[in-house]
Amino acid sequence: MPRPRTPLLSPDRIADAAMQLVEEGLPFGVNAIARRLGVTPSSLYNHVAGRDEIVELMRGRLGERYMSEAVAGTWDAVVEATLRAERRMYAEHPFLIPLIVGKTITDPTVIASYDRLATALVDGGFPEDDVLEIVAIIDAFSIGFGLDLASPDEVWRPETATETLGRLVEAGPRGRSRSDRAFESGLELLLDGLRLRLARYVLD
Amino acid sequence: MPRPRTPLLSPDRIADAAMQLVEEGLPFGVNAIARRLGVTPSSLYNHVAGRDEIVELMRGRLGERYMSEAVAGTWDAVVEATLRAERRMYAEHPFLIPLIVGKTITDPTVIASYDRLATALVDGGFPEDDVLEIVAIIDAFSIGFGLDLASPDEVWRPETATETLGRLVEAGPRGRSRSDRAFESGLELLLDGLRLRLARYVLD
DNA sequence: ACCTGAACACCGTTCAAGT
DNA sequence: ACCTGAACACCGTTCAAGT
Repeated sequence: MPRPRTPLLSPDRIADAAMQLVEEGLPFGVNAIARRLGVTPSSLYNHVAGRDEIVELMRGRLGERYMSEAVAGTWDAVVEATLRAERRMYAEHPFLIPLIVGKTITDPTVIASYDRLATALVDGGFPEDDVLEIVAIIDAFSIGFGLDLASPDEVWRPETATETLGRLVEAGPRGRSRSDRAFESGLELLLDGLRLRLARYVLD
Repeated sequence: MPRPRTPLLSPDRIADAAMQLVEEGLPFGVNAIARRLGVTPSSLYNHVAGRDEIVELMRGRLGERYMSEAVAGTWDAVVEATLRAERRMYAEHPFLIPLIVGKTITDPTVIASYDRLATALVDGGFPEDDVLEIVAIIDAFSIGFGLDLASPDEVWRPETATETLGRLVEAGPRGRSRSDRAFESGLELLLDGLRLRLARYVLD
């Protein structure tokens, strides 16, 4: 069945199938996508450069779904809204985290979101030279907590005696609620740290 | 050459070879390890359960090398030392990050390091109920920056026009030096945030 | 007990051939 | 322009056979 008059595939359909797989927690890959679409793996290469590009398409999907809302307000409102949006994105698609982490970001929607963040920080009074650093910190924070979310229920499993950790792990919350509390707490910490830094700039 | 009278392999030798590969930035895998050891891939299965166990052996190696030193001093000195040690570990083994991230931590040396952290925070005056949260925040930071380090030289590549981000990316440092600066900056931010929080506890 | 070699079920990617 | 099918160079893992 070569060359159907109406194409079976498109980057969009490929991305759809990839998202479906990932949302169902199934193994993701070129072959799996082709199977789901009832097509040969090599067919995909007429529409897409390869596996990496498919991942990039998925990142784009998520970006549009979660990161496309512009937030107005003070710099700290923008920081908070961006982090919360990213948090929701990771929380609802934990399997995607290992796929997109550590790859160059080119997707326009995601870039636009980081751009709004950078602009808000500059407008808020942070020196231009420091803003990219701060964006990187926010990013590290967000990815760190994203991975925390994707982690197993038990992050630490002490098998030898401990002085403090074992007791705290016993007493504390686990799983999703543990991760949520840590995120809220970390967000507050980050914002406090940034406010303090801004105040210091003003002093100098 | 079956059954040499003195074994060619051992878990230790396998871990050594795996570490070498990873340190040279070469692709890591059962086959690559076997090649380096001048042996057939199937031979490894006489000593090791498979790929995952090899990764666990490597985590143990790193824990011993980087996280085994006890640090005395105030809580913030312990936080800083722990984060710097972890940073060095990730910096010198960036390819390991994607391998070990998101797995339950059981290695005794690594557990001991987190235990010292938790103890220092409790001793420093943080309420017990909050300490595990703070440890999780520190962990998220550390992993986030570890991944930042493992990221490509270009983290953001804007292909459409931006208001601020593109300009900052142009002007700012790249690669390792960008990542180092962001880490230093983030460390300061984290410590400031924690000190502020401690001060607030005392006020209440 | 320990290594080999063949075999299996996968990957991602390329490319000539067909319409 | 778009799909197939064969081919390639990889994975990780299992297992019978050899000493």
